[in-house]
Amino acid sequence: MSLHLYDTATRAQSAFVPLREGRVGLYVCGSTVQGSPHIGHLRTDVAFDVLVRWLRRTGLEVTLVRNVTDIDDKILAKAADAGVPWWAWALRHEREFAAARAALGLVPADYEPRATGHMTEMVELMTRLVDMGHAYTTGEGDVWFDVRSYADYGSLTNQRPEDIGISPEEGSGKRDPRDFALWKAVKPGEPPTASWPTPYGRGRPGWHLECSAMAQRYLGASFDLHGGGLDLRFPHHENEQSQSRAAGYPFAQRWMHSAWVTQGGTKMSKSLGNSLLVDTLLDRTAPVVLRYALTAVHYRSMLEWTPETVEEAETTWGRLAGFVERAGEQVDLEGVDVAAAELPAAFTAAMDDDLNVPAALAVVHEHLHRGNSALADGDLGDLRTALLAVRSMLDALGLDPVAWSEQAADRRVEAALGTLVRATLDDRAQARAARDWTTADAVRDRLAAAGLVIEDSPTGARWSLAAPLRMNEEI
RNA sequence: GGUGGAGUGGCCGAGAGGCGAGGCAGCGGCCUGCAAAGCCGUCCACACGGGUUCGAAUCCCGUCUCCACCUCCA
Repeated sequence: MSLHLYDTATRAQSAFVPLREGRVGLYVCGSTVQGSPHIGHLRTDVAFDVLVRWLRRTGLEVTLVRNVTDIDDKILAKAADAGVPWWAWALRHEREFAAARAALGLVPADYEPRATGHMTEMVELMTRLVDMGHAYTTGEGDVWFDVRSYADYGSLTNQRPEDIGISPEEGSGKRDPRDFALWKAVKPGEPPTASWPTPYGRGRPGWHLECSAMAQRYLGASFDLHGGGLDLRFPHHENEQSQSRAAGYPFAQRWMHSAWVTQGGTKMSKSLGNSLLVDTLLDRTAPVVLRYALTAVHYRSMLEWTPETVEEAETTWGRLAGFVERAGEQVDLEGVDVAAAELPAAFTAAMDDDLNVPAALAVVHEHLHRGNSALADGDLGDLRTALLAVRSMLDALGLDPVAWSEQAADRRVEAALGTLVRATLDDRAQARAARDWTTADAVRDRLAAAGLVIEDSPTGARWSLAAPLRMNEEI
């Protein structure tokens, strides 16, 4: 079984064969940096992060391109409302997205092209389309893609062009209501910095044109995979594909779309307030727990976001991380590269099956279970095997607890706190040795009140930080 | 109207003709001074109605319900 991936265009799963042996070009639609990132944005990012990690784990060399749309109507409008330059508004939010992605441990994109930095490529593509008769200008700087000039329009989303019902806009000058903007003429009152010259007049690019031009710039006229959120299928991706192919470029060979985060069964909307903003969530939940929650569902399934979603992720993550910590005290994996360790066949099979992470996690749990038993039996050989398997599988998902604990902790604070707790626990051990349970329990209660969990074991007491605030606890 | 998707145990969530996925919660037990953690056991589900089959959650026909895209959207 080799890697099989679902393709939106064919609505079927098939073996993934890169265009160039051993190499993969992947373009993922990034963010329009008009506002702060929410959990839905990260869901898509995590889905494709898992894909990239898996492609690399299977030995492929991946080039990941994730664009930044840093000029569009909403950016201009919101910046104007806030009284700041549009480019300052865009950069501020671009950085928020970057910080959120870094917090969740996403592998960095190889290229993160900004739309504003690729006007030349866009104008070239647009000009080519006009010259070929696939686009036309209506004067003033508006340039439209001529849908009727491209027979395959609708092929990505399996729609017949005549079924696509778009209400006509008055005064746009479009030949067909379905024609979409390649370039939008500058309008009165817009900042002069927000338009660029073209042979057809000043203006700014349409969203679709940006991705086509930037994908081609970094990945070539044809590349392997194009990804994004499910809602981008139409019109964005349909339009991208149409304009690129109409211009004579084969473009993406396969399209992958991740499902969204829902609340109450429906798609999250921006009017729901800031409770799902990444910053808000990270105030209450460890980044790795958020990542776990986003990773644990299949990327094509809706993820219903409730307080329980986070709680369960917290519990389950605690179980995984707890085992890795306890096992790590018994067996030494120093010098072992978990990222290169052989993965259990069942795990690989699950991942190769269109990134079936839930099934892959079931394999992780089997090995976790085996490891816990080995830990209880003191069987260090089995324990080592299980620990290595668990860590290497989690590593493949970007969830190796050792890597996360090293990243998360402030070593100096941890060392200072550890020394204090250790001293307290030594006192408690003396009380316990004297069978003074009252004192022992009081110490444990005091530490619990401070947010520490104490567990007694045959080899002594262990301590850890309690889970952060629960989602359903009112602050 | 067109297109795509979904309905699985208390909850989350894989699977897609027969071998009791997995997780969370609950319950019983072991261990423990008590806990916690862990382990053992328990909880045998597939929207509804028909049909095909030795056998259906899985295939076929029909019905119902829900969601999304078709305007900006991860």
